[in-house]
Formats: sequence, structure tokens, C-alpha cells
Amino acid sequence: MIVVERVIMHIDMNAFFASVEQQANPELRGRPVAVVGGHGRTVITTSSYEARAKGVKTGMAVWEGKRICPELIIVVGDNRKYTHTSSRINEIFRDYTPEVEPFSIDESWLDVTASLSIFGSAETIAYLIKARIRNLFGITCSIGIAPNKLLAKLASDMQKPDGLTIISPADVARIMERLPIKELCGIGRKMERHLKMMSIYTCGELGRCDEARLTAKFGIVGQRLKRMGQGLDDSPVIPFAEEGDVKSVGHSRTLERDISDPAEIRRFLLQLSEMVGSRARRYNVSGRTIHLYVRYADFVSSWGKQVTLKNHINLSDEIYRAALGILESVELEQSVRLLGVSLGNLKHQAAQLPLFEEERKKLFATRAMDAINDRFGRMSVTFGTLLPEKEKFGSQVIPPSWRPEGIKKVGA
DNA sequence: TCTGGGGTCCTAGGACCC
DNA sequence: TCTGGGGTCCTAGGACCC
Repeated sequence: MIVVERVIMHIDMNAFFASVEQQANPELRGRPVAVVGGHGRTVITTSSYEARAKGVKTGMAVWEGKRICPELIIVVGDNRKYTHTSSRINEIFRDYTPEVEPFSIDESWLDVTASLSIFGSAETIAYLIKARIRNLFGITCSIGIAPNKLLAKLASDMQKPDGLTIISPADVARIMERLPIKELCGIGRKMERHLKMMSIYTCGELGRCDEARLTAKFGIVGQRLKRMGQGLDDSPVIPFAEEGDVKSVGHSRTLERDISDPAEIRRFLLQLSEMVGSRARRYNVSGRTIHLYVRYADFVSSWGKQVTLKNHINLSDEIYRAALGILESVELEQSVRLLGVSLGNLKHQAAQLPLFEEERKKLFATRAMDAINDRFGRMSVTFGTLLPEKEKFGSQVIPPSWRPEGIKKVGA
């Protein structure tokens, strides 16, 4: 067997949302900008490098950002701009290889192994891509080139903004030896703490650790951890079109203020159910499991409960009824800060009309409502009980985990 | 004046069936 | 009247990513 050394690229847009905004509005260029969500208790989703230089960070409350950096310009995010730009950027990637795996709205992996004979080198491809993205969108990106996805991602993180970092196979051992474990994608805060308690601080130490010790502590993950420490990763770059089925569709919202009035809570629940339902219908999926999530006013206490139905559903009021059933089975302990509804156990919706006239009417009414909302923006038409709430759901910043084409394919 | 929102994967334990 | 064990489905909760 001939093992071909792979050449993997990881591309990370620098301060993506903020860069797109600075590009769209020249007055923002060169100035500290923070992109935020559209409603009350929002946080900073992304900030420009000018803002970061002052200490502004993702996840900060807006008032905190303003305190650290009084000249900070707050921009309410516009998801259409970001999704559109992201899709076009991924199209550029596909000019260099069909093996493009979007990891989030602003990151992708490319397997360029088979493209090298055409373009010469990965470095050449990286410079071509950088130039096109800069020329077309005025955005810089950081690119990592390495023998696998784990190391490519690590490499793209090493130089920001506008970086290009190559980790060649010969460099791997030297780089991993002193690298702190938390730098690896997949080792978060908790895992870091556990490993440190085992006196494992660097990837070198992790890679040399006895596998039995790791599996005793972490189970099946232990094997993968050891390999990660050695800089090994076999996972393939999976093109978007070949990705597996989507597993769930959900929405959650932190309320403008904590609420305890049951009627008000139900209104928000209906609103979330409508958001989930309309998205499921647009993607032509339905699901059997409805999950309700509640975060209380103290921020730390929360619970989630789910029910699994006999039938797959995707109509908003059916989702609402199931979620409400869960809510009413619980005695709320505090006023509510956040509500979330998600639909799981998904399958493709069969494209057939219901047998009964009443159900057919409901389906057609739903489709008409969805169509209007698709065309004129969300919540142009909605359930009567939602109308007073409409203003509260302003523009929404889509999270970085968003996928360019919106949803993965769903098996029949 | 604290602290967003979208996902995925894994584990453990119980119910139920054969 | 007592017994084992495997498989599947479900719920709850935690960790991770952006």
C-alpha cells in the first residue's frame, strides 16, 4: 500500500462579521467595531482588530465593551450579508479543489493533495486564495497548511491576521513538544483541567502518556487524545454535499427581561415554535422529538426536557403544543431568562397531501404564510397572539456555526 | 449594567421486548 | 416460581466547537 502524504489547508476569515461590515461601510474602516445581536441582552459576536487591540472580546456584554473602549462602534449584525459572503468565498475555494469542508461560517478545510500537480504548491494556492478574497471582499484570512485537519487548524491560528503558516511533517514533533494542550481543537476548559490534574500540560506529554491511563479516565476518547498529542489525525475532509444528515433544528432566545407571567412565557414559546417550524418546513424536514430548554433568572440554573412523539411533525402549532406540554409538566422555580425549542429525530418530509380537508387547509395556509415570510422577511405574517412581541425579535446575528447552504442534507 | 445562539457527539441509566 | 442477557429506544446531562 502506498501512503500518500496529505496536504490539508485550513482557512479562517479574520474577524469575519466585523470585516464584512467595515467593507460595506467605509466609515467603519480602521476603527474599533463590534458586531452584536439585535435585541436587549446581547453580547459582542465579533469585533474588529482595532477593537481587539483595546481589549474588546467576543462574548462581552456591550456595555463592558463600551467601558473598555469608549469609541467602540456598535453594529447590529446582518446575517444575509455574512451568509452571502461566506457562500461566495467557499465557491472560490472550490476552484482549487472539490474537497472543501466548511467548519463554520468563517472557516473551511481544503484537501489540496490532488491539486498540487496543477497549481504547483499549497503555498501558491494559499496566496491565490488570499488575493482573490482580498480583492473581491476586502477581507483578510489566516491560512494553515499541514498534513492533517488538526494541525492545519492549529497552523491557521498561529498567525493572525492575514497569516500563512506551514507545518511540514518534519516539524510536527518539535512543534507539539512544548505546545500547551488547550491549543488543540477538541480540548476545552474541562478537558484541560482533567489533563492537568494528571500532570499533562503539553502535547508532548499527552502524546507520550500511557494510553491505558487515558482510556481509564476518558473512555474511548483516550485513544484519540493520545494521537492528538502526537499531532496525528486521520479524519478526512468531507465535502459539504457528502456530509451526513442534519440531526436537529432549534432556536433559543434570551428574553429582553426575565419573565414569570405564564401567558407571556407561552407567547414566547409559540414564537420560538414558529421559528423552528418554519425553518423545518423550509428544509422539508419533520421531527419526532421536541426539546424544551429553560434558563432561569439567576443564569446558572436551567433544565431541559424532551418528549418523543409517535409521528413526525413540523407544523408550528404542533411543535408548540408538544413544547407547552413539557412546560406545563414542570413547576417553574424562578422567572425565566431564556427559552429554547428544538426539533430532533428528523426525517425528510413525505411530499403528500393530508387526507382530510381540514388538514389540507391548514397545510396550505401554513405554506402561504411561509412563502410571504420568505419573501418579505421573517414574522411579516404570524399568529395573532404574537403580534405584540414582533418588535422584540429584531435583526438576528447568526452564530458562527451556521453552514453556508443552511442545512445539511437529510436522508429519506 | 453582567454573561448569545446554533449545533454535534458521548455516556449513563431505565423501560421494554425477546 | 426463578432465572440471564442482549438489543433498542428513550431521557438527561455534559463537553466541545464556532
